[in-house]
Amino acid sequence: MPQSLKTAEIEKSTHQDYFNIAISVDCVIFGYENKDLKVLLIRSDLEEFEGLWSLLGDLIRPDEDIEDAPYRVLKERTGMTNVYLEQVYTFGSLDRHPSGRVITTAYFSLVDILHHQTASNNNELHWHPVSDIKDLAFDHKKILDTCIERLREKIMEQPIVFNLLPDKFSLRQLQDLYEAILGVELDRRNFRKRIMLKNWLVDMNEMEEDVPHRPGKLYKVKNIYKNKTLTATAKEILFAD
Amino acid sequence: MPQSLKTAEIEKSTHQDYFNIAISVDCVIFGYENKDLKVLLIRSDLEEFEGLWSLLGDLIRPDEDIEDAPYRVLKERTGMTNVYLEQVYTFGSLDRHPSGRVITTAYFSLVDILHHQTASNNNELHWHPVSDIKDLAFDHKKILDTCIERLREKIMEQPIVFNLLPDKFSLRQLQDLYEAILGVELDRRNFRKRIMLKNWLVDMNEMEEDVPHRPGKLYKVKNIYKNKTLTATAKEILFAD
DNA sequence: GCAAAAGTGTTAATCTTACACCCATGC
DNA sequence: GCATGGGTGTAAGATTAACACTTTTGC
Repeated sequence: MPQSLKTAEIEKSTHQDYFNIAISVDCVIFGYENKDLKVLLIRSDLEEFEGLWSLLGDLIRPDEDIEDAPYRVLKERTGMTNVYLEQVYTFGSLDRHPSGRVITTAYFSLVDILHHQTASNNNELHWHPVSDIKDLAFDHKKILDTCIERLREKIMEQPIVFNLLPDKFSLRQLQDLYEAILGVELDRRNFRKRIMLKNWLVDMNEMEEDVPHRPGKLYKVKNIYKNKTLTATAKEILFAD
Repeated sequence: MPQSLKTAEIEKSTHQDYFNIAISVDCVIFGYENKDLKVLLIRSDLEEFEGLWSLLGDLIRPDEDIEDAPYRVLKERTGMTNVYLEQVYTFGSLDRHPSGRVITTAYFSLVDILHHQTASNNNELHWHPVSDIKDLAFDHKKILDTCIERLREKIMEQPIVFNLLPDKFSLRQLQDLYEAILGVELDRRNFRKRIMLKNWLVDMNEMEEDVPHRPGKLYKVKNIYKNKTLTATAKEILFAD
């Protein structure tokens, strides 16, 4: 950390340069619907990017922990709370924002589209299948690609995809979701074996209903993997060491 | 990205709050010496952290790409250029810096201690074995731990550890290095098989000299894996798409 | 009874781990 | 000649990949 902050503080009185960088967060909000991995976008309100969509983001407030900022953005823009969020990368090239110097930290979020649907019927917001997205405002396509890459790595090891599904789901739904994220087909028997070995799931002893074929068993994720609620500030209070 | 930047710009005239956050980079500079993974630290110059060591960092300049900042810090503080650097995580809790609100992006760097030794004989700088480090100024211990964790994951897949070694090295040296980073012992035969399968190395057809035992063969990493020179700006110029 | 998806096991191939002996050099 | 680390192969175990048939439901 800045050994030279003192120096900077002296300079601050003469020129405000060091404080002429704004910092924002951008949220890649993933959802899953109709066998597509989707991302929630908003119409860009900048002339430079007319007609393009952009990620949801906002400047970080001076009195706000960086980890709290993406929670606030999600809540303010979509009403969603209790979401899974993960920091991915910080983007700060000089020309990434046309209105000034803005460095942004990208987070991805996983939400259950159906459960949150009522909250997000703002007509400036729209769910786009990620495979349809060619270009976005700012450097948001690059941010999106970086987050998809991270998501793909992460779901192989960690029980996070359940945040994209309703509480109860069948193994078929889960496999379709993995296939949508990874962009590959998986063998059904091997997929089931691998998932069961991970020991992430609880058998609900219920079956699918109203399906035009043999119904599948329903599962939920174990409660210990459902720790998605806390903001950074809440975590610090609860788990202070 | 900030849909609300316009809003922020309006507020800027009334209160400078959004620009009262400074952003810095901190570099976890790893080296390898005497079978120890080491990190280059500087004595903290803040009263609050008297006696503690801290990472090398500096505020990002308003006219500087974020990816260039850690290169600049390394060059200014140690004279080192041509180093491997990787962004890891951005830390921004409210109280992490006693002098004000500073959000910092952590990078780790891998350097060959012997090759860079002449440049870093500044007596405020010191190489510390990471296993000896109990506490650091600011949240730098947490930053260090995060970077070590990332380094451990990364060396299993990517040919980056060679940046910590001289150009020519034996398989024994390489294995000792992996063991130092991972903190485990490895089986020699299995290690050699795995490394050779990766196909990262070129046999120099030379042998160690002046060793009090049977000399080992010397290897170097393939040239295609030695792309550590470019700054972000240079990359943009060369690889603009 | 037919369409559609659920459910299930075995085999081959690959990767990983454990392990021991002879060799080349300096002293 | 002895101490030190270099160099090498094989067998057992674990993991992964490929693959097909029967079952249950709605219509």
